Amino acid sequence: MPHYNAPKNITTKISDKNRGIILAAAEKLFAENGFKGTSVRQIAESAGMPKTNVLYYFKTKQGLYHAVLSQILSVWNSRFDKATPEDDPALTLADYIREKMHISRKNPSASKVFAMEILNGGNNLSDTFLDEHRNWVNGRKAIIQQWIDQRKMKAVNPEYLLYHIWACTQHYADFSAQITNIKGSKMNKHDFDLATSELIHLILNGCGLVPPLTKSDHSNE
Amino acid sequence: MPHYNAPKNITTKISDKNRGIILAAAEKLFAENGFKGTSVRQIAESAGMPKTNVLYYFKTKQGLYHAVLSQILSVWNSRFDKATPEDDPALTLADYIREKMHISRKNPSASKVFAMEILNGGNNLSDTFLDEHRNWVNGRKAIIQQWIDQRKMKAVNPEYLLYHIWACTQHYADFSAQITNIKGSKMNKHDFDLATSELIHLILNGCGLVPPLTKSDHSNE
DNA sequence: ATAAAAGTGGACCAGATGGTCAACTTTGTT
DNA sequence: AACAAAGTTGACCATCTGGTCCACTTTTAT
Repeated sequence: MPHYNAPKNITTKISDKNRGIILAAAEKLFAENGFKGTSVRQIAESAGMPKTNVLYYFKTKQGLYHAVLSQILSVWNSRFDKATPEDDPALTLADYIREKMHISRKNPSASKVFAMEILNGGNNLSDTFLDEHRNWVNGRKAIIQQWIDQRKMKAVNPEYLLYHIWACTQHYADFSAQITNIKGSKMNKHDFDLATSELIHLILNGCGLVPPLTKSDHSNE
Repeated sequence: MPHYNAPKNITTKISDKNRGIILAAAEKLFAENGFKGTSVRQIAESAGMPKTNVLYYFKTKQGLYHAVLSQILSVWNSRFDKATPEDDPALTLADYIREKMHISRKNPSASKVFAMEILNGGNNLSDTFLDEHRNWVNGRKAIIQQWIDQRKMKAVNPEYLLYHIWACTQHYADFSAQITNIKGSKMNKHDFDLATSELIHLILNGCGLVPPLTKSDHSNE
């Protein structure tokens, strides 16, 4: 009597490829329809394989969702992570805003999945992520406070400043449907550049900082 | 042979009351779990009546959802709606931000339902709402532009300014779970007042305006 | 070459879901 | 009082869902 094993955590070429296809399909569908609104069958169809195959790589729908979430979060690091009190707040914050706007433009589905997760209470985020996130915020708050103490910038509340940066940058991904309705068409690269520039001026002015000269955007595409 | 009619659109005392109970229960559950993630049974249970009764007042789940959405949108008007080029931009914008922050604090479920709807593409919003909304934005853009032409404020892009105001104010409702994790506890009235003040300073400074003196908040509770 | 492991895929299932039906009770009008 | 409309309710149903099973094919290691 032969014995068939469940898939191990070993990654082969095939499994790597298929997991990637499934994750990408799932991220897009979760962003469009939410967790409950997306069926495993839809994901499988979109990934071009039978439903059983999806469940073969991710044992449950929840497991797949967690994998999507974890993949999204693992990519979200920034140069701001390593900022020091000696850095220039204007350059650092402008870069951070540019990075976040870039994510909103290039990876809106990821932003949407995260937004929905938080909207619904964030109960699928791991404790380690929540801890890390809290620590990250505390670290950034401390650095901003030191900038303030050094009179490098105005005495704004560092925490709410971060909230406002997140809110504005993520808005361009999460609320793109609303913006598209207002504009009559999707935002293109030029629109994003303008929005980024406006936002940098808004935030930096609010902090009493002089926006650095707009470096010609050297992002690909 | 007796003939039983479908419920007419006539409103009685009982129907008014029950529709209200159902709408409130539905709004909360839709905000927490999304459209697909909420079952008619849950709504009925939360409203304290059998499922059939919910379907009696709102013929389909979609119909109920549309009613929730429409009720939410009908309340969202502001003093900014009637602003004129003669008004003071600083006062007008500060009031608008205060109003929107008030909604985020007092009615977070409504904000979340709307956010989810947009996130998922906004396909349940009526064409008339979308048209009205577009017109509203165009009207506000025109007024802001006139303020700029009169040198009352800095030459920011009016459209992106509106986006940034929405993004920040709605963030406090939609992302409350994230904020709660960072703070360790839910935002209270004092936190909201501080956030509002920080945001008003940020936006108004960004527009080259002097934030008006903080009037003692005379909202009830 | 061969055998085990990895991957594929159709058939199937229990549970939940939105929605219908028909019988019942309550309310309002005359 | 009486009758119709409005409101309430449990039983019921077709469909869809996540997930399992098991037989099959392909890949990989020796």
